[in-house]
This record gives sequence, structure tokens and C-alpha cells, in this order.
Amino acid sequence: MFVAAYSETGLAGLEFPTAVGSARRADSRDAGQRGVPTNSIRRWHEITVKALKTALTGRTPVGLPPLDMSSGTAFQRRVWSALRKIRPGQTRSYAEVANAIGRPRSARAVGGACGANPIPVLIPCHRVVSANGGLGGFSAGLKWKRLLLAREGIQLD
DNA sequence: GGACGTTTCTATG
DNA sequence: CATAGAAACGTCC
Repeated sequence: MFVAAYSETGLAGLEFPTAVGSARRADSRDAGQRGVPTNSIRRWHEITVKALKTALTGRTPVGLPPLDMSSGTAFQRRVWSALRKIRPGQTRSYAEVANAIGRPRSARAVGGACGANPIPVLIPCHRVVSANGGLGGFSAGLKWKRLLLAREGIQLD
């Protein structure tokens, strides 16, 4: 079961279920937020669930809820924006992402930004792999990374 | 300072 | 060619 968290601005975070098997259904619910209009949350959440389901089947979500990335630094937001441009079935290396945001030598820092990504799946940090063909790492668990990539038909070699 | 979800550039054999 | 160091980035402890 996924848990979505919303702020005044939009979707602020997605919490992964720890066990892969328990997430067959792209179900989720909102974690109660204070001071955010309920109707906004309901609207965002509806979009979120839909987008999440779509993303989990390896396709590009038609619409995304507003994403609140205010928790991140300027660098991280640049990384996350670049990440959202990666289409399903494609992968990028950490270096390519670093290059895409104009910091060619920051591949490693990109890894850090990915790990800090508050919204997995919708911000496809799992499509970022090592340049040598390896998986790289994944904070939420490599199982997830493998599963998500497999969902999109990506060969892992 | 040290450690990371990395890469790339220099040696050295 | 294969292997080993080292340096560079941004963030957190």
C-alpha cells in the first residue's frame, strides 16, 4: 500500500511499501494534512492514484498532480526535473543526468539527489543506472528498482 | 572530516 | 588491455 502526503502546494511525498508483494494494487490514501483544503487534496489524490497506476504499468501518466518539491535544494530540483523527461523503457546513467543539468562532473551528487527524491515512480529515479550497465543503488530497495525496470521492459543484462 | 545510489582521468604493468 | 588511485559534486552525519 502506498501512502501519499500532500502539502499546500501539491503532492509532497510518496511512501513505498517495504514489501514488494504487497503493492500489486496501486492503491493509496492520503496521510492527513492540516491546513490544506480537503477538496484540493481529493482532486490531487485522484490524479495521483491514476498517474501512479499508469506509471506502475510502465506507461507515461497523462496528467500529474502538482508536485511540491520545496523540500529539495536548487540542485535537487534540477535533477528531479531532468528525471521526469526520461521516457518509460529508457534509462540514463548518473553521468548523463549530470550532464543534462549542466553539471557534468556531478554524477555522484546526482545519486544523492535521486536518493533524496520524495516522490519515487512519478519522478523516475529508478531509470537511472550506472554507466557500466550496473543497477546502481536504490534507497527504497533494489528489489523495487528491478521490478520497475522490468515493468517497462528494460533489459537488465 | 567521512561516506554515499558515480565517473573519468592518470599512471603502471 | 586490465587494474588501481585519485579527484570532482552536493548533502548529510
